[in-house]
Amino acid sequence: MGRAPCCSKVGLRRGPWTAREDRLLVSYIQGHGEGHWRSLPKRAGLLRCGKSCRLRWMNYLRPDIKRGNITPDEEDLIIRLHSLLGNRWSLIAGRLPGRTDNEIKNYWNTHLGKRLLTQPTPPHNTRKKPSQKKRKKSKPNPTPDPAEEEAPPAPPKLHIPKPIRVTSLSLPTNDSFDQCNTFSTVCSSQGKDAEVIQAPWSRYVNDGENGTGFLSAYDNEDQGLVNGSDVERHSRVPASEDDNDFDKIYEEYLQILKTNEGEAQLESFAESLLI
DNA sequence: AACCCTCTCAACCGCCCAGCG
DNA sequence: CCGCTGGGCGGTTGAGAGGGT
Repeated sequence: MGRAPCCSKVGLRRGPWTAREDRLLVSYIQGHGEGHWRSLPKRAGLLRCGKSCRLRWMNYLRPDIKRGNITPDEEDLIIRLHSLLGNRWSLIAGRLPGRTDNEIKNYWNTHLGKRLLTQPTPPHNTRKKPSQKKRKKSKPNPTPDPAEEEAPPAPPKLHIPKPIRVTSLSLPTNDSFDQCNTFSTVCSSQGKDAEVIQAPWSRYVNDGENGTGFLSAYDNEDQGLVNGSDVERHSRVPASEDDNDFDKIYEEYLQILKTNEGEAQLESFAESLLI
C-alpha cells in the first residue's frame, strides 16, 4: 500500500495475505506456538516481516477470534469503556472476548465515533471526523443496530488513566465479563451449532461439538495441513456464568458517577478493569 | 452501463516498553 | 546503568466494495 518496507526489510512481501501464507502461518504456529515473531517468518517459510505475521495471527487467524457483528451489548460496552479508558483499544478488547483491538478500533472509527460526533460530549479519540453521509454495506456487519437509531446517552467525560501496558493481550484475564472466549461458547450461547463463523474468508468453522475451530476452506485445499482439532485453543479463563456482567460493570460505573467522589474513584475503577 | 464518491477494514508504520545480558 | 531486541499498541493508510447519479 505504498509505504516504505516494514522493518526495513526489502524483498519481503507486503499487502494482503494469500491463503497459502495464512496456511503456512497457522501451520507453523500450530507446531511451534506463538512468539519469536522476528524469526518466525523465516522458519515458517514466509516472506513477511515478523510484525506482519504477528498482526495477521492476532487479528485474523487466531482460532478464538469472534468474527461477525458487534452486538448491541458489545457496542454499549465499547462506548462505556472508551469513556473510561480512551483510545486504549487493547484494554477495551480485553473486555470483549474474541474481539481484537484492531476490530474495535475500526468499529469505533467507522461507527461509534461518527455517531458520537453528534453527542454533546466528544469522544476521546482525535481521529479526523468521518463523513456524516450514511452508507450501507453488505459486509457481515449489518446487524440492525438499535442504538444507531436512537442515540445512546452521551457518555460522561471522565478522567483518562495513564496508559498501562498490558502484556497478555486481548482475551485474558478476568471473568468480570461474559467469557465466551471460545468458539463453543460463542456459538452455543447463540444456540447455533456447526455454524460458520462470519468471516470474510469463511475458513473458521465451529464443529459445534468440541468447539474446535478449523479452517474449512483450507481443509479443502490441503486436508493434512490444517486440522482444526490441532489448533491450539486459547481458552484462558473459565467462562463466567453470569451473563449480566456487562450490566454489572455499567451499574458499578454509574454508582461511582453518582457518588461524586471524583476522579480518584473513577480511576481506581478503571484500574480495576485493567487486571 | 459507466463513472464518481464514500465507507470499511486489513495491513502497515512508528513509537514505546519490558526483559535480558 | 546502558544498549539491544522482541513484542505490543495506537494511529494511519489505501485497496476494494458498493451505493449514488
